[in-house]
Amino acid sequence: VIRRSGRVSAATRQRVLDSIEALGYRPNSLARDLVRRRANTIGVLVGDLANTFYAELAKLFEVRASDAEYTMIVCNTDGDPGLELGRVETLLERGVSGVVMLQFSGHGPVLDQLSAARVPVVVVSCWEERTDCVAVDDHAGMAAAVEHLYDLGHRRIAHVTGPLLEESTRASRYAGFERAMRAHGLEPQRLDAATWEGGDPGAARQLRELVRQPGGITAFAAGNDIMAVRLIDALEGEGLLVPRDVSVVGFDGIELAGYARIGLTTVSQPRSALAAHGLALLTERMRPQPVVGPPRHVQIAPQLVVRHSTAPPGRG
Amino acid sequence: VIRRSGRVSAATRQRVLDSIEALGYRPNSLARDLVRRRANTIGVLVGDLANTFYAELAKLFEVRASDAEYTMIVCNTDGDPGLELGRVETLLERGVSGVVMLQFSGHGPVLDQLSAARVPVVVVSCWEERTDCVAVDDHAGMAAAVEHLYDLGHRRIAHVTGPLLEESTRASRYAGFERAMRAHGLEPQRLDAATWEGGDPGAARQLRELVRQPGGITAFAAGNDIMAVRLIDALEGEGLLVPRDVSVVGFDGIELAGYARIGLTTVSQPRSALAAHGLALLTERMRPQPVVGPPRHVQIAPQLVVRHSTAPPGRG
DNA sequence: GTGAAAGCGCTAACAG
DNA sequence: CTGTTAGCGCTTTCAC
Repeated sequence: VIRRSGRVSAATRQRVLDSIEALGYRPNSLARDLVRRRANTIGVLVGDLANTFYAELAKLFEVRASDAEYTMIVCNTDGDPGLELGRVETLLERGVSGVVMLQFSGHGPVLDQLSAARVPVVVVSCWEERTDCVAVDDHAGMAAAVEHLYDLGHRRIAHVTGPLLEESTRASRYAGFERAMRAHGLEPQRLDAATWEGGDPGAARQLRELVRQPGGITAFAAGNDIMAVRLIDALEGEGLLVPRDVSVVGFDGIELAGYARIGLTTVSQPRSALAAHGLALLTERMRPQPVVGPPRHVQIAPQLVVRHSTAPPGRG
Repeated sequence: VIRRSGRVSAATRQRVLDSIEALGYRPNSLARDLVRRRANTIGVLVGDLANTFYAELAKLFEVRASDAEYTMIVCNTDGDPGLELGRVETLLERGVSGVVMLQFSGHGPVLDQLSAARVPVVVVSCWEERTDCVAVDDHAGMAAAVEHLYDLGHRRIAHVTGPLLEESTRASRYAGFERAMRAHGLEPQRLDAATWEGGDPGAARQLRELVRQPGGITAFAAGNDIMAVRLIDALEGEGLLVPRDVSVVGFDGIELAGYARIGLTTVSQPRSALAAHGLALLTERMRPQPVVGPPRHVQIAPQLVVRHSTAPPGRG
């Protein structure tokens, strides 16, 4: 009788409170959720929780969600659309109030299931037209990276992408890179990290040649920080020095990249802003009188953080 | 009528299957859980999800848990016993089948609540006598670190601890360090990372003096990898070179420490083994006919990974 | 084999 | 302000 709905006298209130204490009573969410047909739960889908960028985001969501009396279910999808759909199905069975996708395959049926069940969803950190979404402006971010390298004097810049990045993000970051390059009349180049990460020494050597050859690449703009750090490993494994021989810029702004030993120049995504806006968009659609209407998109400005993985090109 | 319990004819079965398809029926876990008085859910408490060591563990648990048809609720406790108790309370209201603690304050009431509700719990990655527990042998790990440094010729070795490490782990790692040092007739020293991480330049300088002074420290054994990496940052910020002037060993074996730029020598904890044994202990107690009996403890052997943050001492 | 019935612990709606 | 009542969608038990 006393669950925060005020119409009760102080005396009865106390009597009940005492009994709660005496009997060790604990309310049963299972029953409450059943009658409300909705659990006080939000589901978070993440591609790879071991990637610190997503882990940090997940943590921010957990903290905010539990402040708002929600518990957080986490599902790891490994970026697999099939798994993703399965997990969403499970979340729906569990009656989640809302779903946060920290990574989204773009697979349509996932959104169909969600909207059929009238469960709001927000996609965070990658752009998605069809739903509420909050993400960093990938174009602006890559433009800032290219601009920084251009100002240092670099003209032959390659974009590095790879399987660690999901499809839509990969595409928009490359698009941003390409546009920024062309704006300077430069020819965009693209490399796939998978080639030298396979452990094939030939591929690593090839990477070196790309830099060493006359008119070779002088700077790399990687699709994310992890790829940037691995790229530095690969380059230095081949005897090239960063930033002396070649510059590297990352994307995300993960903490590891900030340690002095690495000192990665990067385009940082403001994580708390992503989490704050993401949860705001979601809760607005979870209220008793939810906000309705077409997908809303929040674009957040990324921030270039200059450290010491970039420098003017050494050899014209 | 058809939820995996065979007493039904093939014809009816098919009829039901068709209807499921036609009506877009989705089973409702909320109702099932209510009648079973237990949700197919396991709660995971983690001190800091942004710490990649715990994020990786959480991921491993999620993958294994969802294979076993469980969904995972994640709670971040920030190492605060009050929050921890609150989250456990919430998990109990939600009727979780079991609880995994990736970090445990050691606070008794938490265990009392859990056992009163007859919800099994397993503590993973830190030692806990009172419950099922799987953890690395901290003593052996620190002993391996000390042994490695000793073999390189180090005699004045300091242990670095700090608030990033929870109480019980901190204690047992230091105990392991102390014992290993004394076994060699060496005097153990202990430093708190908090002193120089406060941003106080005086403290950083003091750290340098500890190394530079005649008969100063030649090697550090840190309580975990993050502290080790930050220590390297602090040392190198003071003009000391690792490993030329001073060696550093970490503990955990997080991925970041493996990148060439950092190359931290560390005592690695086998994460999949922790997760596998942890979930095994838990599920054995979650079965319809659960394993009963006193707390069971699994101790896992850590592995020394030698990279290039350690070398023979440079100066006496 | 199959259908009917009871009830898990709660909330909401209403009568006192 | 307080007590009573009717389900939420499922599982389990029991009669058919």
